Amino acid sequence: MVVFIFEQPFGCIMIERRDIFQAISDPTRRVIIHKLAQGPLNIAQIVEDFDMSRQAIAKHIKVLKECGMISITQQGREQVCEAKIDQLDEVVDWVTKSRTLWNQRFEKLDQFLQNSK
Amino acid sequence: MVVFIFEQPFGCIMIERRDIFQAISDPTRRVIIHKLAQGPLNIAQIVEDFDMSRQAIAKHIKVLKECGMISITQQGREQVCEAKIDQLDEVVDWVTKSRTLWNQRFEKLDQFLQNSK
DNA sequence: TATTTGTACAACCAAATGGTTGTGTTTATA
DNA sequence: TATAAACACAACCATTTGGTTGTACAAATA
Repeated sequence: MVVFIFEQPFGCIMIERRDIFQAISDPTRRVIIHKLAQGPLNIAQIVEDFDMSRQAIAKHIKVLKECGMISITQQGREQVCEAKIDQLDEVVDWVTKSRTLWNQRFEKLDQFLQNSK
Repeated sequence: MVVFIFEQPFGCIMIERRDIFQAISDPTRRVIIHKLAQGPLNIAQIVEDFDMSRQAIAKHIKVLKECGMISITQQGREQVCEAKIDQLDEVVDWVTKSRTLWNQRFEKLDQFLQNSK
């Protein structure tokens, strides 16, 4: 779990927050996200495809919600879950940053070789 | 942890495998990956920037290795770690798949609206 | 109205996670 | 050669994770 520490006038407040990387770290949750990417579903509909108890899935749903990966709206007795796919941009951004650093590594090597001529 | 079950002639073999999503799920490991993306480092050099024991970092290094996210080569008494950035493609592929499903969702809605005319 | 459906909440559990400290070994270096 | 550096291995610990079962309740439905 990520812990952010914000400096405050009267001291430090620590806020624990689940992040998107945690949301997609579990294979079951990744399947749930793919299902919801195709359209909103209630919890019972999500459970259908899994060989797992409703409560286990409900816990995953809870995690996904806390990570901001899905939104939930009440419709009668149903809890309709909708994926917030845009949130995955953060993951791609991080990977892109990694790749950029990686590529710059070779540029530096090239510069070194250029200077060595 | 992911468990893959492969059907075999003489029954089932279950193989436990850490995956790349687990590698990047921890914020400390993400920082380590970014550091290594800029060039190979030994464990002591990685530890330098963290307010954490060497052993804790060594455990993260172990996880990253098991996930195939880094390779380690022995150089004298040093363990030199190198990032395998290409492995992150799997993450991007998964996100891309999610986005594709998401976009198809709207295409289906469009088709529905077209047919309703 | 009686029953089924969709869900929440709580207790419980084993295993994994993310950290610690302590000890020992090999490899450089003063 | 003595010491320091880089590391491995093990034991330990608290918390989190990912699952279970049981109970209860409100909303549809027969």
